[in-house]
Amino acid sequence: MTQEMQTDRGWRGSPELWLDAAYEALVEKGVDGVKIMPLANALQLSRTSFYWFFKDRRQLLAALLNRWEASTTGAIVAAARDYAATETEAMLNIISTFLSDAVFDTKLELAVRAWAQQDPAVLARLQRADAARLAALRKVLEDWGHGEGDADVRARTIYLVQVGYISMRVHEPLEERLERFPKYVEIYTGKRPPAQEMERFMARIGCRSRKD
Amino acid sequence: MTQEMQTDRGWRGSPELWLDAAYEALVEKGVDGVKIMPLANALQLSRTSFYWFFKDRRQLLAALLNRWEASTTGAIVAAARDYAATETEAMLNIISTFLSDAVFDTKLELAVRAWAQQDPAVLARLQRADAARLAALRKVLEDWGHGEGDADVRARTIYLVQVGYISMRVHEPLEERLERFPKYVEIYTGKRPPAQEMERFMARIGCRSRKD
DNA sequence: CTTTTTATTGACACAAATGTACATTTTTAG
DNA sequence: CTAAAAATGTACATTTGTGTCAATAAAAAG
Repeated sequence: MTQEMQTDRGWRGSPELWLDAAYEALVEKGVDGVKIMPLANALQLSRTSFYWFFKDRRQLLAALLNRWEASTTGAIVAAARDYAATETEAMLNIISTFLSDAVFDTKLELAVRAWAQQDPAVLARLQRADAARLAALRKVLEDWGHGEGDADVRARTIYLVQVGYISMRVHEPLEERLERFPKYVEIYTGKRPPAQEMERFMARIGCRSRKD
Repeated sequence: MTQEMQTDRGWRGSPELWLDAAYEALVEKGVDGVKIMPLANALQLSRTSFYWFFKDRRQLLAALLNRWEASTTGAIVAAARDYAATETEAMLNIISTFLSDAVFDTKLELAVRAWAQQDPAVLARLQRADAARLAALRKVLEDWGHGEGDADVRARTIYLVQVGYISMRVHEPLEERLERFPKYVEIYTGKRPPAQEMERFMARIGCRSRKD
């Protein structure tokens, strides 16, 4: 009886270890910074040991891309499916996705966007992801009564603003960003979210209102 | 009497030649793709000849960054200063800047944004540019009567949508993109641009209306 | 405690870059 | 036509990376 899934294998290396290191490199130095030799140094392992887990550098990059796909597009599509009592609430659900790095990995997204500029295959995959995310947003708006053309432009606005935020690497304090939220929602949907709804939203992302 | 400024110097190389080649490489392969040896091959010049015009690779990259600064931020700031009879026209003036690659070099902008991810100095410079561009937009909106907070969020929306567009490398036909314009302007300003104004705008960017 | 599987390593063999020093060629100017 | 300047090229010396192979070490299984 073969006993599998032992998390603590007495060995130093593992595919995950190399992948994690590759992730760090990708995010900090771009694809061209993902090199076996530096990773090996960082991990205090012999460079050649890498080739036990991965065929070559290309395979490592492919694995990185899969990790990205899993930790970005899925999050948005799920948020767009979440229950909401009102249109403004539905919108808050979606925007908040981008706010939590635990849900949507913005650093990875940014790195992959940069990567796409030098690799046509990555670009193609990224553009498929963009299309899927936009479609999800458009559907929410249509479900809440916006006409086809209107839903399309509004979905684009919402998504493009988020992509813009990510690209700009805005690092303003969460509070500051939240202050702008009601106005964004108003611009996106044409309706201002009621104070009560904002409260509920703030609570959900674990940011109690100021008087605590 | 020393005669200067002879455009046709019998030599093969020149700083501009190397810079142009570097530009191509930056745009197509990212900063890490800007390497002397490949550039030399492309130019059919000896690699070491480069060092006559530039001290080293760093200096070439610095020159590239100056070219970027000249061909992006300036364009937006100028457009924000352009005369406009109405708010919607002012907005069209600005958005159209991003439309013409002759005015705003989106490919270079995209490459520099990617570069900023791996170089803190570039990031700092980029963020100064972002701030300057945003301030210009905000001022236009305030001049047209939007309150401080409202102008700020609207300026951000406009700018972020453009940054988003650039990041997404949307390559839809110009016509398709123009169709969405009135709706964007409406979302940005709260007002729909009159048909007559759209006509004028179309004419200005050299895209006659459909019945020609 | 031995065998087998799994992981690690050092030694090769290359390839692609950077930058320096010095010799050589081409232009240009007198 | 010649000398100076401007540009180009060749030959190092060095660094950093890739990937393969065979030897070895460590853990797991029996």
